[in-house]
Amino acid sequence: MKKTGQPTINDVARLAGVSKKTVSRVINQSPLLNGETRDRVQAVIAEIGYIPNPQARALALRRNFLIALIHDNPNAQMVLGVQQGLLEVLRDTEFELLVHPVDRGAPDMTDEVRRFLERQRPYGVMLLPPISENDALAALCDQIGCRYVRMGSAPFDEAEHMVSSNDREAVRGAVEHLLSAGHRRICMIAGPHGFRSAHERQQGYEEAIEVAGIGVQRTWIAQGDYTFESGMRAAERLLDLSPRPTAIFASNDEMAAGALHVARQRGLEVPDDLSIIGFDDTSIASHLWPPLTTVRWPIATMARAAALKLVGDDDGGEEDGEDDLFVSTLIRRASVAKPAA
Amino acid sequence: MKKTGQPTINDVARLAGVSKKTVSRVINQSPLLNGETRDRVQAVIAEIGYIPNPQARALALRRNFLIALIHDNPNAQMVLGVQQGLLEVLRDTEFELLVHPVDRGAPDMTDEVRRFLERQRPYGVMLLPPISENDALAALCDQIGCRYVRMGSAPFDEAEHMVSSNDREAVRGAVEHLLSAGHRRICMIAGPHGFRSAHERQQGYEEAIEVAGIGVQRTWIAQGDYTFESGMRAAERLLDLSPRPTAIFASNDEMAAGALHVARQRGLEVPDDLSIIGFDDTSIASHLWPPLTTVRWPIATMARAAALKLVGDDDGGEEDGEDDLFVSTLIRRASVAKPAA
DNA sequence: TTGTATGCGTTATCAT
DNA sequence: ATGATAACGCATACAA
Repeated sequence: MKKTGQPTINDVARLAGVSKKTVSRVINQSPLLNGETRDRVQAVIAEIGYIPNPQARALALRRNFLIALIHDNPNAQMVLGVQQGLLEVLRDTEFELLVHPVDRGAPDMTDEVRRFLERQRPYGVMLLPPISENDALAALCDQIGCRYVRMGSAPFDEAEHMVSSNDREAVRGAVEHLLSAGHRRICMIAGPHGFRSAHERQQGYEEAIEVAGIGVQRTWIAQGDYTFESGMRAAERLLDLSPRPTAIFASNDEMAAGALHVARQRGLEVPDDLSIIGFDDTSIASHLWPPLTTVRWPIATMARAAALKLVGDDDGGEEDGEDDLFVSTLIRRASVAKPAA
Repeated sequence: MKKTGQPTINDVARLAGVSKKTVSRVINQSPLLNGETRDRVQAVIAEIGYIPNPQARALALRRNFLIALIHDNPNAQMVLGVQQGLLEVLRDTEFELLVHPVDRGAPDMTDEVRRFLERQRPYGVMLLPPISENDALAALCDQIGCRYVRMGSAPFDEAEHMVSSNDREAVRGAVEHLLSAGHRRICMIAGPHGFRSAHERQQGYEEAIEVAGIGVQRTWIAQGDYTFESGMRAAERLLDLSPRPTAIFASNDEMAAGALHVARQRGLEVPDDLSIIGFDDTSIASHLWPPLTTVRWPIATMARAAALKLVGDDDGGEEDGEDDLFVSTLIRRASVAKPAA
């Protein structure tokens, strides 16, 4: 208890009349311990307000009590939603959240992540899409020996390493909603190439279009990169089509907002002249005018589940498997109507 | 180089034929060092890819190489903007970013932060508004012995601990813009009580109104809490006024978006029936329809400056002082027009 | 300018 | 069930 003023394990040991190892056992909840001595030690701990030093533990265990959020995500709302979900779970634990963005375009991205993991040795790692789809990164975590959970639009790893949603079905449902409103010329603003989420969502769109007996038209699909601006550009191409589409499904809310913006610029009324559906249900969706019909992606819920897998006592297995698949549902607001006759 | 596979300072010392202390001096850039031996050590370091173990350093130095972002901020865009600015600077350093939200409503908030600081012992702390205005927290950082920088809407600490903007003047400019467009009945949606930013911005509004020879009317000011929904509620009260205001200045973009939403619901045209100005220039501002005239708050720039203060070599002083005050400027878009005759 | 001994606070090993 | 002693990897005090 000298310089820093913080009580150490030695103080506890001395005051409780035991060795530091015994105190260590109490802290780490070792099973082989006399109940009485444990109580005595815990009493001392509570009395002097002893808190184990994380740095010392990290050195001895070669493992930090940190959860790392590694991502390269273009969507601000999503990153924040994930952070909130994670932090909700971490709040009452000994873990803290480390945020580590990466550049998926960089050729040495994997090496950079390796250096990061070797240096920080986090207890667990949360991988966000799109880099969550990178198997090399998952292998890296395994190799370093830290837990990891990947977040994705479809399950592509074992249950203990995965929280995923059913994007394909959700999009199919959204497009069917458009179909049943009477739309036929339904275009899509797809996500960027190489994103699993983009692929799944496009599949859902194409399935619905096929089932409806409408052939999938290449020209009806414009690609964006999940940003507002790319949504604008894609919408411009789509609205130049003749005949004009009566509805657009966008792979995320940002791009849907861009499409809405372009429609406005062109004097089109939404939803009367053009119906729009987005994906994510980030806050922008309900703040837009008209409020955007969209697919709710349970981001924070998924992040909470991921955090539980990361810091949970159970080493995987158990009765997970049920709640690993999170269903996205259609939120009907005001951006969809019957097509103009 | 045993179990973990990572080379240690001992490996470097052995291979370079020097003591660990010499290696340590090289790492910490000790000035008193023979150039030749330094080069030799550095060659070995580069060759075997040695990286100092942060956990061991943290234990020995009683200080972690982490920058902590402590906040309780309702504005998602702002939090993310700050993170981006911080991370840009931290990217090429040995520092990592720890995100630690707190609950400013909790009675034991200060204690919680103290425990956090005592446990993690971060190298530096970034305090966001509104809790950046809490002097007790700043004192805490000092006491623990870690650097801190407070972000605020006006300078309320020494330069080395502060990055601030000129909210009051900026708002005065925004309101003058409305005035010069011919508006007289200009209402305000203020920020929550107890926020320095809310206070500064309201002062700016009131000054401009006074100077214009219009008395400040209490009923013209509705309070929100920086959220979209509170902006809606405030706008409803304001638009119920008779005669109706021709312009509204909102203390942030979120609330401005809420006001725009309400105007739409009531069938009012913006800007023809109602002009609106926001504050922040978060992405929502340009994505709205019509694009929102707003005051640009240089969040990321301020965060970068803060990060530099936190990890910079210079211990304050020097030629700072100039770039600590960040000017907010009016971004003119399409939500302002002359009032209807 | 460089090396030696010791400390940082915890966990692991191997006794007892 | 508990304890003495040695890691863990680096930094500091003090010598040389």
